[in-house]
Amino acid sequence: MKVGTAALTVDAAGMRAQNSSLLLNMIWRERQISRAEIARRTELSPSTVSAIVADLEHSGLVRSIGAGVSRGGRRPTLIGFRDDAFSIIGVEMGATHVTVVLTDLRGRVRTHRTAAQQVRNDPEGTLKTVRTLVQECLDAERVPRRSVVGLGVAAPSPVHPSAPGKLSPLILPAWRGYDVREALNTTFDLPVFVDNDANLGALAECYWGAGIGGEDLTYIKLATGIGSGHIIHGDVYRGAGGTAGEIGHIAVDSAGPPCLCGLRGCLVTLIGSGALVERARELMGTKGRKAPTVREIVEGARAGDPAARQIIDGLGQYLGVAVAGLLNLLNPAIVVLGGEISSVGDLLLDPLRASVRKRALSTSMAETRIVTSALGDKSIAVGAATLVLQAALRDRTLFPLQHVGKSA
Amino acid sequence: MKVGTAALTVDAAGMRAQNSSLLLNMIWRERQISRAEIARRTELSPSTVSAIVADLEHSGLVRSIGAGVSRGGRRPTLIGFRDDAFSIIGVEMGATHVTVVLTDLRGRVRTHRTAAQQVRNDPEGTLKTVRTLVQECLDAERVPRRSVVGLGVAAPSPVHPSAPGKLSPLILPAWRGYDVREALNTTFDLPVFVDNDANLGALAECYWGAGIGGEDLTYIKLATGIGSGHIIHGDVYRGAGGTAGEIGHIAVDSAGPPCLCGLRGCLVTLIGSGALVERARELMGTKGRKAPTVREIVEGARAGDPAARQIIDGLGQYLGVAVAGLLNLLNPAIVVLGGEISSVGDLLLDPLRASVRKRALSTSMAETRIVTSALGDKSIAVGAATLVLQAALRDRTLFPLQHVGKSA
DNA sequence: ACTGGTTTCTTCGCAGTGCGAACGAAGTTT
DNA sequence: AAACTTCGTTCGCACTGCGAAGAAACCAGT
Repeated sequence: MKVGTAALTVDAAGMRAQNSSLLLNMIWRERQISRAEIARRTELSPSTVSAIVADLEHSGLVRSIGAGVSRGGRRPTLIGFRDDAFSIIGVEMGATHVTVVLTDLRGRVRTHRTAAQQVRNDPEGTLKTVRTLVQECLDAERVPRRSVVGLGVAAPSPVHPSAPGKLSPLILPAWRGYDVREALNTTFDLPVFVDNDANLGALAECYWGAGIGGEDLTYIKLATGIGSGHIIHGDVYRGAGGTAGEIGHIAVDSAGPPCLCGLRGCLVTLIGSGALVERARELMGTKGRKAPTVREIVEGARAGDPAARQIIDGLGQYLGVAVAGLLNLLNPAIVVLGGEISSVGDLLLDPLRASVRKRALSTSMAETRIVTSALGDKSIAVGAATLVLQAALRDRTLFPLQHVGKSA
Repeated sequence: MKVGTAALTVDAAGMRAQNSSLLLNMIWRERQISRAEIARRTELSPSTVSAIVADLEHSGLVRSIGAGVSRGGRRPTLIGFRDDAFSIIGVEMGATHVTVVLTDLRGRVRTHRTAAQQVRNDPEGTLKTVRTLVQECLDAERVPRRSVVGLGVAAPSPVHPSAPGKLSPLILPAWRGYDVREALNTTFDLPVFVDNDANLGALAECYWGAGIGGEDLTYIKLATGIGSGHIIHGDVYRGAGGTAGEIGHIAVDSAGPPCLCGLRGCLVTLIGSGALVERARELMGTKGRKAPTVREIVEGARAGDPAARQIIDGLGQYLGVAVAGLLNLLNPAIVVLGGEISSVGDLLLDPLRASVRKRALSTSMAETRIVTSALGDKSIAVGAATLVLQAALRDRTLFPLQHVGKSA
């Protein structure tokens, strides 16, 4: 692994690697496609395509899956991607829990495990929990480690591009000195990729959710904290210091309450779960003694409770200020809202869009769709696995080479 | 030119093209470097490097420039980039003027022309002016058209990636139906590249200004309008609809004055030249009857005039709100301020930085430098030329092939 | 059923590219 | 002056993709 000004030089082998990756990606995207069709689209010669496909088939990544429909002559042999050829592990370290998923090469969850875990202040315990859950997932599906591509980790902290295992000492002081990547790499002897949770939520949306097929998208995670991640030209954009996407600390109300970060009127103090619950206690509170939950707000809003709807309205309006700024500055093709509260759908989208319309240029809005996520509660962990998938689809050598003998 | 999912396949020729471009870029960046050094850095074999350099030399882009210092053996032959091998034309269409520059391949201005021109409402006149000035520049330096790489144009409007010659009908309604790229392409029979002025200011800073060597930068142009451009991974980022960087219409004061765009409290209504001049009239106004100019504010502030300083302070504070949002969202490595008013330097940077510090996460600020531009008033036009240079350095075939006979 | 045309995929020789070893050229050091 | 180092070139080799030719498989019309 070269660092810095990687001199991306090409020799004969590199040429093959490049074309091979291109083909692999095409087969992955299309799910099934004939050699002839590949040749037409890539403008590679039929002979070359055949040679490369044979390579890929031999490595177990693709296989023939019967004949397609004729176009007036011999019927084509369809090549399909073997989604189950390898597995990937995705880990989400949340604020108070750890979720681990085992996925195939199509982002499908084959097994998953979740455990409550205080992540902020307990690095040792967290790492132990992660190790246990990962092993459980592997065991449950009887997946040998050599058929696992790698391990992706979502961390509730910015991740600096130059030290992708270390978490931010400002956000998670207790993790100072720990290197998640190294720790898990030594345990499982697998490649480990780490990134911020919102960034991975964005990646998941880009691959499996609202952003399918697109290359520019912003994901906003509405939870205890408010984070966002940008996909730019198909890649996670991390910024110079890895803190791109900290939308939660944009000041939207200079007269707002003070925030933990030392500033005033941060978005998170107004629409973070804490603020929503607090507001719910004021408006809906008399019903019960204990504090309402986000889930109750969602259910209330769905059921037509005016107080809950009012809370969602307020959320949409505040969020609109930040999203308007986002549209003007970045002009993404899609903005996806995630997090539990986003499941109210249009109840949130309507006031949000109205708020954005009042604050963003119409030209910025014209090409941007604002939607809520359709992925479930494991989307962040799946996004972590996707990070590994993305890397492997670009660099085939990341797939564990099984020097296939004759094992069918 | 393929559009859409360009299948970037590689054959033997493509391999050569890729390595050739890599070498060309290295020689361009280093200005002078030996074959041996290139081989070491690229990990290409010495024989390959020699072959490619011979190619480049034959095409006139590089040449031997004597011997370097020995490293304990034979002295290396230094290869240098021929900055004067070709010329590039850069055009800035401002609000009320047109500037044309003729540069070499190092961004140096060899000739320039400026003319007053109402651009907004007079497409015909503007195109005519551009044509005249371009021809004047070519004539002045006796540059034959075949030694010009291409023509870059900066437009005071967002430029949609899918129709790079058409200007936004919302911002410049009079230009509806005009295609700048096509118009100039037919006149001069040269490749034409069009982009937004702030984007090209950003590109200029990245190549010749504060951002040299970096790959992620945001440029903010403070003028009649407030625009910004992002360079991400070395490329202009245009967003989904070409309107990325419209920082001028971020709402920073919900109680602020109405803006032309229909919103309230837009940055531009508070710190655009118009607002600054207006404020100057209030504070400094009694001196003369006619409205003060931005230049007078700059001079006043430099001379210590408290009113002028107060204006600059206010500018810094408002701008800080937007920049803080920018840092949190994008976390660029450098923010460069351009436009006439930015020439006051620290007088603006100090209040700006203070304002940002109050509103952005310290982690976002940690890796970001905020500076003022050191490039002159032709920076936008030079940026337009740079767009052409960038394209040609990536794709050597854009350099007009002079099938060199024996002309030294 | 048969024939001609079409499409798919493979085979095989060719051309272009980068590599590595060997070599000569040019300097430095002892 | 001799030994060593570095630079750049030459030449045969291995690998890649290409193109022509051909075999296989299929469709449509008679």
